[in-house]
Amino acid sequence: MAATEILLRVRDYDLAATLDSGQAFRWQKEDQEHGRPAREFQDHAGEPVTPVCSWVGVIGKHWVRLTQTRDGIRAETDRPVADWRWLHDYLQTGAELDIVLKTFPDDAPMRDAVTACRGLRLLRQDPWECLASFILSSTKQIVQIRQIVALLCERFGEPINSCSVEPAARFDSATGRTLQFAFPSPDTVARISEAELRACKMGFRAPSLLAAARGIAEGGFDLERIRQLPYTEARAELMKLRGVGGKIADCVLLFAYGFDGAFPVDVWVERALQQLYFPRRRASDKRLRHFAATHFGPHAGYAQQYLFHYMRTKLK
DNA sequence: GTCCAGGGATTCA
DNA sequence: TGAATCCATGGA
Repeated sequence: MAATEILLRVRDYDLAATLDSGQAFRWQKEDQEHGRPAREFQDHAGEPVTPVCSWVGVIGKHWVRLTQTRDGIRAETDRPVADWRWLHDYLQTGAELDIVLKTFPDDAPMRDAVTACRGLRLLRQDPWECLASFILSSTKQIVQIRQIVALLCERFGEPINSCSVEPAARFDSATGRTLQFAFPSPDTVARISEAELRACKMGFRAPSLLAAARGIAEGGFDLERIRQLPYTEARAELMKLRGVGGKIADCVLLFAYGFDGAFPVDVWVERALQQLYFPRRRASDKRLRHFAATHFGPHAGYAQQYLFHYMRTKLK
């Protein structure tokens, strides 16, 4: 039955941690976006209750608002939806977190990270959007990646109707952001000039994005084929693209294709590994990579996401 | 191994 | 408040 709202019953799902852990770059906390103070609630005894946390974003061509509730996640869309599989798939509501967590190494740093970030999940994103976003991520901070992606979507993405913002507020000039546009397809990006892309503040990353879009649009590069390949070959294939090294390839394999063994090592994860596992002596880059590849088990990528988020939000 | 490529956000003085 | 540093890096 078609509806514009649904409750996804899921336990152990921390929506905020998941959407704000640097996997995806198009989610916005709703209150922040409108400049309203965060909604505070009190129970009957006057005790503060965790504020209702809503996130607004775009998945494919769907505008979505997600809200963490006691029973799971409430999802609202701007038009009736008959089949919600795209949302379950994106949020990976069917993933068995308990089983994944049990495969993590039983050491103090990992236990701390899991305790601190319980409910953090890996998303399953669209390969093109994920690849493009991470090409744009190189030596950028997460805030800036969000800005670049927002500009790209706003200027070149297909408009999406939204029930969250009045027409007059389609463009928020204070933040320069809006969430009412789909991510532009490879065909669309392939036809944008390098100058126009640079105008989205992507700098030297523009030619790489353009080359990837053209490769895909012209059929020379097949994103669907990656899915069929074993990890090592898939990684090598992605790395044929300009601007895609091992780190970015691993991000795409983990966040879009579900290769749980992929373990992206960026400055944060490197810092986490160094501090948590080699506190006394400086470990070489090579040693850290070898450790990462052998220590964390079959869901190493999941473990990596816990360490990354733990490091970024709890330790610094 | 070294150096370079945007530029905004954040930190520091 | 102005300067310095940092950044989910890869390529020449």
